[in-house]
Amino acid sequence: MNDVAAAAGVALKTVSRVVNNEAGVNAATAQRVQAAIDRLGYRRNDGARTLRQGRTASIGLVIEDVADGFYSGLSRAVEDVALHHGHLLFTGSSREDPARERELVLAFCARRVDGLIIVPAGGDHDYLVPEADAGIAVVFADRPPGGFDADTVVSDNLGGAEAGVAHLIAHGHRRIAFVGDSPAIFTANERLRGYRRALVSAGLPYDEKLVTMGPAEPERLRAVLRPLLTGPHPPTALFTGNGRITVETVRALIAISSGPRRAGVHTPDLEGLALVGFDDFELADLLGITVVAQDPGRIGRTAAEMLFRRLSGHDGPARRVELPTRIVARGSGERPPALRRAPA
Amino acid sequence: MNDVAAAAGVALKTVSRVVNNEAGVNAATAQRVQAAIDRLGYRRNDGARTLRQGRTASIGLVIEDVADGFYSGLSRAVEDVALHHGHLLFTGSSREDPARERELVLAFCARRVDGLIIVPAGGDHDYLVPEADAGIAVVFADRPPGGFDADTVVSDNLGGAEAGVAHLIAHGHRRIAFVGDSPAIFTANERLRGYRRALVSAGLPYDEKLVTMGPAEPERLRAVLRPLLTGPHPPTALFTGNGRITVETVRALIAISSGPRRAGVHTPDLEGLALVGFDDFELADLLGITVVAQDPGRIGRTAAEMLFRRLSGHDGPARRVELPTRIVARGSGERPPALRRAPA
DNA sequence: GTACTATTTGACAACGTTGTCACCGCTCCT
DNA sequence: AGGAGCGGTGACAACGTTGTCAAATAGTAC
Repeated sequence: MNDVAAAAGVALKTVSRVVNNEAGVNAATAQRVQAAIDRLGYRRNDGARTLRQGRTASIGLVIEDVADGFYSGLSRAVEDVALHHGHLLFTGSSREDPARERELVLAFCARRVDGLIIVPAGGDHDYLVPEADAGIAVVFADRPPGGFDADTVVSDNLGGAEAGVAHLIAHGHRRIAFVGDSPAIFTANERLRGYRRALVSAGLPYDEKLVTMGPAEPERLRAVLRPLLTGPHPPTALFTGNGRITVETVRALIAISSGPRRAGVHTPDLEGLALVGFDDFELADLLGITVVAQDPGRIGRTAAEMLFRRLSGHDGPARRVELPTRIVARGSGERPPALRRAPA
Repeated sequence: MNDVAAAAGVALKTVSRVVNNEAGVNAATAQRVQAAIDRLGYRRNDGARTLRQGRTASIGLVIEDVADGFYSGLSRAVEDVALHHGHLLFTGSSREDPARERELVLAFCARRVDGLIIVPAGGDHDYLVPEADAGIAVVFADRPPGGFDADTVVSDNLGGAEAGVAHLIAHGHRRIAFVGDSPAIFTANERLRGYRRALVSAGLPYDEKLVTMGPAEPERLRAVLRPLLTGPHPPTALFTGNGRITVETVRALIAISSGPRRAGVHTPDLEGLALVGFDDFELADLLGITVVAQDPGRIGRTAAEMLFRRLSGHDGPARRVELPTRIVARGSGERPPALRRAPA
């Protein structure tokens, strides 16, 4: 900017005025300055600008994994809202690791983002107190924070899971297995609570042999599902706790039922086993999987809008928004219980 | 930092030294400073720091759409490499709009990112000349830039498409339709070239009635595919030009062949029509779709590594890296031509 | 000609860091 | 005793902007 000023034969401040389209600059001067800017290929240094102004016009987003369909949908919505407000977006994936989440968040704070949207990986969030005191707005998405009060947007995990399991019960199922994510995760627990509540409402017993929780790893699921399905008193239906688990469960079921994979089409119509999954996912329609759908875009949009409301001065108490889910029936959840064959 | 210095009764510079773990600070002093830092909840302002140092330790990534599986895979790889080098990541989606791409890139440059990874939406990139002169490193991924010389990482689109079509030809197909993305997109054209080359190699005629290009919109695909498949001389196989098109094509084929959707499982085994798609996608295995797979993670990783090599001083001529593709046979591409039924 | 206003421009400080250099008080050596 | 060397500390400028305020100029009304 100094060079431009020298080249145009004006003072620094005049260049600044031209760059920012401020009023009160003579048209001829402005043109001369603009010519110098173009000639020198000058671009304003927004770092210095924000240092001076205190606002960085950027927000930070911490999710679990960009490559997961749910979070990339959320991410996209946040990006749209941020762009609409003229803000840029820092993105980082916590990989479900609270320490990494904290590192990312603090790195964003050191960059003085105006606000943060966090999908918490767990743990305490009291480390955010100084940041919030420093004026950084925070909104939590998908899961609530631990030990820190802030706006939060979540899905109705409990109600959704309850409805999904009730759906299976309505179709005649009495033994329904629950395959959930790691119990360290808020949503996984809420969905388990929903499962239990549906059983209670229907007067069905809770059999912990039918419940398993842990990461969505193919090996784990196969190791859990095979004895469950081939043992005594197998379930006639499965309720799976998130999108990845649903997908891997379908894969595991196919591996179990058809042995070595046939070339060609695999149908998840596994000996009449019914299946409802939490989370919709791409191609669930073609596979005919009934799901309890959340709307990741809406979660992201809502969180971002709440954040920008804070940024534009809103100062009410922390709010918690719970977004509804809906059942999308596609076949797998509407099958009646079938007599299972004898163990293979 | 001023406050901390005052609170600890030391000079600014000493606090700076403590914050940056510089050697040569008395242990007792350091402790006193650290205590003041903790008490006041002080965090270093990286904006000011980078202003002073000239490096921002951040890079910008412009992709087409975070919510697309291909780009989110690429994105994740870039993020991993960036984190490994201690850099933060600005992400933005161009939505295939060159103007928006340019805006994002310039916004990143104004923030003085150290480097950029761009999936170009098209158009000229000469607007990058001043930025490159200013020392910002640029790497293009997935597609080459227009009118600007820089490191580039792409897949072997031509060879991959050629191999995919040859695969169909090897299974006896003689009339193969090509359903590609908009001709404005580099990869779409390369893949069309690969298609033509495979036909030429096999001595097959190029029939432009079998070729269609445009966005992956369901309506468009249905409008194109229905007359193609039910008209005279229908193809016995399809080659689809990217992941989204493959998925929407499968959906369209099901809609066309089975009329109103049945509840339950849909099989893409459509009257024996063979299908090979460019791009792998989640659940292609369960649907039994044969694909020409790229490795989005490898593209992202390679691009990011090339970028960081530049950032650490490497200064050779621009390189163009072409990554191989591979055919993943899953059934849909290995079917022989079938006699088609009379138009429904 | 004087006083007043409006328009255009510029000098300077400040934002929060860090690099450079100088200083202070020691110890050690001659 | 005096200088060299060293560990610890601080004063100050600079990074590239913008906000504040003042100055210079031109135009207008008396």
